[in-house]
This record gives sequence, structure tokens and C-alpha cells, in this order.
Amino acid sequence: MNNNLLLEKQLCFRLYSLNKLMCRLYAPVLKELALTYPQYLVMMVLWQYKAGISVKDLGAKLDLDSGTLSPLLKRMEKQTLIKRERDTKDERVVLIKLTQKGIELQQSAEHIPAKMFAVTGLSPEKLQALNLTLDQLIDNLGD
Amino acid sequence: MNNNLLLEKQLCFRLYSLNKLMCRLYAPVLKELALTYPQYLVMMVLWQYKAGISVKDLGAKLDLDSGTLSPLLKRMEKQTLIKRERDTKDERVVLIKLTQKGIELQQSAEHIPAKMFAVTGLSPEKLQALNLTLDQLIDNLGD
DNA sequence: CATAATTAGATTGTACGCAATACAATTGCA
DNA sequence: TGCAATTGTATTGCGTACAATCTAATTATG
Repeated sequence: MNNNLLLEKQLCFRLYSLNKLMCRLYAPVLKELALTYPQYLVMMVLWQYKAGISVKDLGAKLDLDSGTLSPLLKRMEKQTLIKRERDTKDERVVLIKLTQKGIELQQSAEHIPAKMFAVTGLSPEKLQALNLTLDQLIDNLGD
Repeated sequence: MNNNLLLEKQLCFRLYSLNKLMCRLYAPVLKELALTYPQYLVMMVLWQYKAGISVKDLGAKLDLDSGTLSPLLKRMEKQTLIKRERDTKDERVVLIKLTQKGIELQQSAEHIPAKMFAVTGLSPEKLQALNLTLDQLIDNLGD
């Protein structure tokens, strides 16, 4: 009797569980900013690209396609966190830019990374080592 | 200017990315069994609990609530992979059991763990070490 | 033993996630 | 130049996720 199919043995299940735990831990913190977890990821990209970024490039960074991003971005536009404008250079491209409200939200988010690091219970060295291992794995599985 | 909000620095984003990569790598393999990724997780539990398991206990193992499991299990019942029966001891409980087809599907899945281990590109020792670290993190973040 | 509290599932509503498709704008090439 | 192929985004349909609410069954308590 083969027992390799036990849930507890699978790397994929650990990653599935951890991703869900992370989402759950972020949820109450992000609720104060009225953001969902994927919206927070979008905001992190936009805080980095204040000049604006195309839907395509945003999708490449977050590994999401337009089927997910289009409605997500529309909801964020309705909340007036972002603007969507056609690129005049190439009318196929939609550029996503932060509104003043979106820019200002960054201040309210500054405390989050430190807060979330604390709940991991890891030392800075352990976290650093884990991040390196995960980056290597991402690279191995990579597209 | 604080740069702690960079996407690439976040542990949560690595876990988000890896979970997505895993789902994507499993998808074509599971398609041969006509299973989605969450359905595969359910099947792994059921292959372990051949006598049957309640929806509640299944949800505890997979960290999913009835809002997710009820429709998911109905789809699996429609595919005749599982049966749903009320527990005669406690009529509130629904017991999930494999059908013959569901039991037999295990043979077709036996090769999957080894196949997926191969694509990680990790040595058995590295995988073991990573699993231990992740288990510790799951414990730290734990419910 | 009657009623309140608890428990197990189901349902509803909102938000992803992704494959497949559609469509308009742009590019490449004969 | 003219038309086919490509590219960027939107739309549709299906399958999770999860909070909130509902119902029926069981248990606890006076």
C-alpha cells in the first residue's frame, strides 16, 4: 500500500495552507484600508510604479491574466483608488495610475510589513534563508 | 522613502506565487483524472479515510468551510466520484464516501507525487528541510 | 421535560482565478 | 499598399474561497 498520496506529505499542500493562513492574517489588517488581499498586491505594484503601468505589465508582475485583473481593477476604480486611461501611443494599452487617494493610502500601509513579519515568529536570519530557498524553488518551477 | 512595501520583499508574495505555480503544474496532470486541484486534495483525504468522513472533518483537514465544500462535493457527486449519506447516529452529519470509481482512481494518481517532486528540482534532503521549515511556519501562524 | 444554546450543513452574495473567446489596434510581410 | 498575424484588453463561463445567514438536529440547563 503506497502512502505517498498522504496530504501531510505534500509540499503543495503546505504551500496551499500557508497561502491561506497568510491571506487570513492579512485580512483584518487590510480591512482597515478597505483592501482585499489581491488588491493590496496591486497597490504595492502601483506604489512602486507611480508613473503608471499597463494592465499587461501589472499582470506579468502579479502573475494574473486580464480575466482576473479587468474586474478587479474596475472595482478599485469604483473605490477611486486608481484611474484607467488609454495610452495615446498605443490605443490597445490601458494605463493604470493611482489617484491622490491611492497615493495617500501608502502611508496607512507602511506599518504592515513589520507587523506581518512579527507574526511569522521567524528571526530575520531565518526569514532571509527561507526567502532564498523559496526564490530558488520559484525559479525551478518557473515559467 | 520606505521601501518595505516592495512586492519582491514579501514572504506572503512568494507563498502566493508558489501556490499559483503549483496549481498550474498540477493542472495538466490532474486533467487526465478529470480533477481540479481542490478536488485532488479532497480525494487525497478520502483515499486515506476509506470508511468515510464528515463534511466538517473534511473541512478541518483542508481548512475549507461548508460554503466552499458543499458545491464542490456536489460536483464530485455528479461525477460519481463520491457518495453523500446522512449519518444515522446524528442526522445533522453528512458522511462523504468514495464510490468504486473514486477508489479506483487512486491507482491512476499513484505516480503523481514522484512526478511533482521531480519538477521541484530539489534534492530529497533540501525538500525535507524545506518541509520542516514550512511546518514550523504553519505552526507559528497557526489557528 | 421544555426551552435555550449549540452544532452541522446548506444557501446567498461578493470576490477572485483562469481557460476560452471576442475584438479592436498594431505590426509584419508579400 | 493590402491583408494576415500578433498584441492588449475585455467578456463569458465555470470553479473555488469565504463571510453572513438560515434551518434542522442535538445537547445542555433549569
